[in-house]
Amino acid sequence: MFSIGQLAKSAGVKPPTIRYYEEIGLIAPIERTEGGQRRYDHDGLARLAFIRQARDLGLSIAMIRDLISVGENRDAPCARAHELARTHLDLVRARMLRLQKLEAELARIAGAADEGVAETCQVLAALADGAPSPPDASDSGRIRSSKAA
Amino acid sequence: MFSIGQLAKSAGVKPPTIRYYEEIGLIAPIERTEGGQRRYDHDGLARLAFIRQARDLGLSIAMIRDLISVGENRDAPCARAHELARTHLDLVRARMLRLQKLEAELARIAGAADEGVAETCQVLAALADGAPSPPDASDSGRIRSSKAA
DNA sequence: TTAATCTCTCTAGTAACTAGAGGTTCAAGG
DNA sequence: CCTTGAACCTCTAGTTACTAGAGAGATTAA
Repeated sequence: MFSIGQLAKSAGVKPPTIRYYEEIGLIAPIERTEGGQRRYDHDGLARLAFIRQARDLGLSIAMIRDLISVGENRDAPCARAHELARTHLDLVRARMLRLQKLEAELARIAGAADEGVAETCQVLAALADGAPSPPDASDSGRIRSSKAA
Repeated sequence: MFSIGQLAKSAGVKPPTIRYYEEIGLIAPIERTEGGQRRYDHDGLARLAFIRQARDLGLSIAMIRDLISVGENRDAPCARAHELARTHLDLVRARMLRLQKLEAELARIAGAADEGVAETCQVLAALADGAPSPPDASDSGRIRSSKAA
């Protein structure tokens, strides 16, 4: 039997986070003491560890919820879990591409600052570079990177 | 003179986003019409473009605010801008490392699902692997991914 | 002039927590 | 047994960077 604090320490999260997970239906204590305090068993610990691990890997709560229900529903789980992993892998790769571009850009910017003549700082100009085209009726479609990295 | 909609279209954002930027003090219209509608000039457009560009590169609003004030204050700007870019570059590189690990992990997971015997799905087990560090009082530096990717 | 399209403000919602107030319970020591 | 102090409880509100919608007023083209 673990208190919420022990569980929290084991999984490397804070107690409020566990309460939050409970509130959104990810994890529940096996019981409460007479006084109303939460008590967890090893299953609870494992579950929290799983959630934490998945979060640290960058999975969203929604995805974790999905994985958990897949795990509990032993009917046709594997294909679904596989699909989830794949989807997330795609997301991650897209993110990495964006970050790589960003890294190059920032390196350029920092470099510009290094080399720049003291008086004319290039950093801001560098940042402004590659900015959007001026207002123009031909609006077609500007691609927003939306859900930023 | 641009309306908020024209500005939005030019910069690839939605009007509410511009109002939001105004609310938090990033950008303001040069004037309002008699009827109270916002009007912007080319400076406004440039500023919004700058903000958008920086956001797309992953900079936080706080950092952008900093850069803007640096840009407006022509005293000792370059060192500061340089510092900001460097800081952000470090952040980005740390993020990329995490994402690389994540990518490997997910590839492994997806692979496990591919190869897995149909009955024993390895995905969930794979996710649970490499779980948390054991409970430990010296909890000083657990690196939480906090401000997620 | 009229209709269509914008725009206005305001409120509330999103993700994934974190922080704090004010009060209760638990476990250990005397 | 009783007290202390740490841990726990619930609840509200704040964070970041927006997005969505309601209901009303402004602008513009035909």
